[in-house]
Amino acid sequence: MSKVTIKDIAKIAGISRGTVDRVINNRGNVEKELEQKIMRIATELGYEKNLMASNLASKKIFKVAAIISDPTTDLFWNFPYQGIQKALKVVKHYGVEVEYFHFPDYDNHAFSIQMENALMSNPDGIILAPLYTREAEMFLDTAVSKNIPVITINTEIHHPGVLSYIGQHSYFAGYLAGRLLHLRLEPKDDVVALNFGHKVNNANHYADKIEGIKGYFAEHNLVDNNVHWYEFEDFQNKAAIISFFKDLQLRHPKMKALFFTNSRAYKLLDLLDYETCKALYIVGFDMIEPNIAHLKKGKMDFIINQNPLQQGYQGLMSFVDHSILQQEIKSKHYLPLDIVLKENVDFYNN
Amino acid sequence: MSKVTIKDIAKIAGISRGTVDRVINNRGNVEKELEQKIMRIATELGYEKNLMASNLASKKIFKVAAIISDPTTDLFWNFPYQGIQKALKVVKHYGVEVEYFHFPDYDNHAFSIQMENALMSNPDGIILAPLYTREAEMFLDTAVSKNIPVITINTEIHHPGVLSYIGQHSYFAGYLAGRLLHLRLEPKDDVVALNFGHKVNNANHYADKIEGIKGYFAEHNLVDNNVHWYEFEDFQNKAAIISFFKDLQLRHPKMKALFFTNSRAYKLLDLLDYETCKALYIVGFDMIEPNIAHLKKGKMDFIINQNPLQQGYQGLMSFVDHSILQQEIKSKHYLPLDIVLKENVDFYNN
DNA sequence: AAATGGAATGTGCGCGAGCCCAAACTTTTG
DNA sequence: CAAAAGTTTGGGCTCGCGCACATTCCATTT
Repeated sequence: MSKVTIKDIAKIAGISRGTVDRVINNRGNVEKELEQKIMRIATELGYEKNLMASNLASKKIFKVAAIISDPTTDLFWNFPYQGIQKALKVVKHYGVEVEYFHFPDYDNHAFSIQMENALMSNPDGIILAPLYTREAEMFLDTAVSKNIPVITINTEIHHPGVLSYIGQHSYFAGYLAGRLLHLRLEPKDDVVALNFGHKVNNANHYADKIEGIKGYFAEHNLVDNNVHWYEFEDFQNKAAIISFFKDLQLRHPKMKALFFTNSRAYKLLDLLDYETCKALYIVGFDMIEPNIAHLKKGKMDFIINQNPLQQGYQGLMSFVDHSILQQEIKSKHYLPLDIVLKENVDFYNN
Repeated sequence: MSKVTIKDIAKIAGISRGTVDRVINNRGNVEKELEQKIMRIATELGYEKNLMASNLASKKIFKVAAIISDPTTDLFWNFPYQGIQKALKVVKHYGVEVEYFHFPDYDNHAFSIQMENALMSNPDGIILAPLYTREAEMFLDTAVSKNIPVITINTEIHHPGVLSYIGQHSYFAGYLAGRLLHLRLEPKDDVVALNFGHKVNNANHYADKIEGIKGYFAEHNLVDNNVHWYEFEDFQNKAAIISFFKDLQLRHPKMKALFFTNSRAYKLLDLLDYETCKALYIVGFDMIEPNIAHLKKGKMDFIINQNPLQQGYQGLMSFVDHSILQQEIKSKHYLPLDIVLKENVDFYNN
């Protein structure tokens, strides 16, 4: 904690506090030479603004808009939400406030509307889960023009308006899944990859994961192990799921492993008995309750955890680093891909 | 961010700020009835102290003494150090300062001395890596008497003076290792568990890990797989390590897996060629550089990561939660036991 | 040379709480 | 009963900075 104040600088420079203030916060109206002199003195003395005093005086509120999926429509989103709340406890004293703009995860229109609403709230920063690529990109264009820092979480999209991305690396998530499948796969065993999701969701990280698996298989010459990919939209309909699965069994008699591209493994596993599951080798994502239950019962073998709580926590912390503490932040912050099995699952609950 | 101030309370109570201040910070010298009235009003209004203003006025410094092993004597300790530094960046504006009391990890005497020194610095809180149980317990007794909150990391000891423990659960770390070994072990294969460490280090978490492995093997009826445990102190002596290993090979012809109880797997692997390693199934702890290198080369199969960075980060954050934000903190915070292999190792570097 | 105006610089107040001393009030003491 | 001592309460000053307004300076213009 440096104890240099603007008064110290003013005294040394032989001028008043006001001018130093103008320089420090570059409010202009200061002679160039003086400005440089003051800056020099400030850096020489190692001046650091006293955040407490600054915030107290200005009463500045940093409004953060969090545009994330509604935790009630998809359990998964409870984690990022909790992460943001956890970070908030620490940083709210810096004047940070968070307003949530939730949307049902299957509704791209609501997504767009909430992005609009978020912008209208005139935030100082945005935490965005860009589930719909096209809509998000349009939004980012205007965010850029308004000079609002946007931090994306969970889903990576490539757009210059993104200040920082925090989340998994989709390709390597699939690659890791490939590795885990490889642990048990025999030659000629087939893998079926399932994407239980809404077509309207045009994000392509599901495809990236599949690519990751295939990449792993190719690199390790698992040429006899085919990977079949299916998308299935009607995952709320139990009867439909069952007949879909029966069909899979018929179509792929050598099916030995199931890979789920997202957190919805439980939608199928809920409907299968223990023996059927045990005969398969099952890998999926995300530690939501129903998946954990299947893991513990032994119906599921591996869960790959993408640290969703950390996505929220880091998301808000990165905003603080950037906009309040003025620190450099990484443009890509790939979170660890945790391998979770029955024996360590309990330690991932915090 | 509540906007109720001490002035608001004073106005409603019909008295002056000074008295409210006395009540809020219970400095005494206030009539009981008035005190209760003020407290009632404060809670009714949901008063929350403005940390920025409080800190600015009091200029209180929260001194934290971090008693951890010297990163230069054991690479591992660089992680908790970095974690503390990372947390410090965020909370230093609350007036938090950290002073380090390092000790060589093999020197229990230096450990005791540094604990003494830490106490003499009159800290407001202590982050302690209690590598030596007996010495740490004596220290905790006096810390308790001085009413200084102590947060332990990395090594769990059971003492009422510990406010919170942050780190792994040793037994389940071993249990998890058992699971990982099980993935590849054939019946009759033997496991050799190695503890490369200093005898003087009387912490018993190494033993806990071995118990964990044995526990897993017992629960899964792996009666044909023996686990042999060796302690080896002379691990800085390459020749000694080699002859020790040769001896192991002779003594245990069915040795198929090596388990290291700590981060020193590399001390042996450095000296073995690729084929020898590949013929064995090798599990160890901690993502220090030399271990990572062996993992990437394929000489090591699994690393169990105990989140040492998080130990430091959470350690300091917990102090802040407890002593500054006045929040309840958990007395046990078991960190995840990450399963790290070649395919996900790169995402654990932050 | 005086007046004008814009740029550059100085200064006072306030943010909310901590802290100290003065003031008011109460009780004890000689 | 007055003085002294103790208890309780009031309010001013301060922390470092932001901000609005006042003041000074200097170059034009008339």
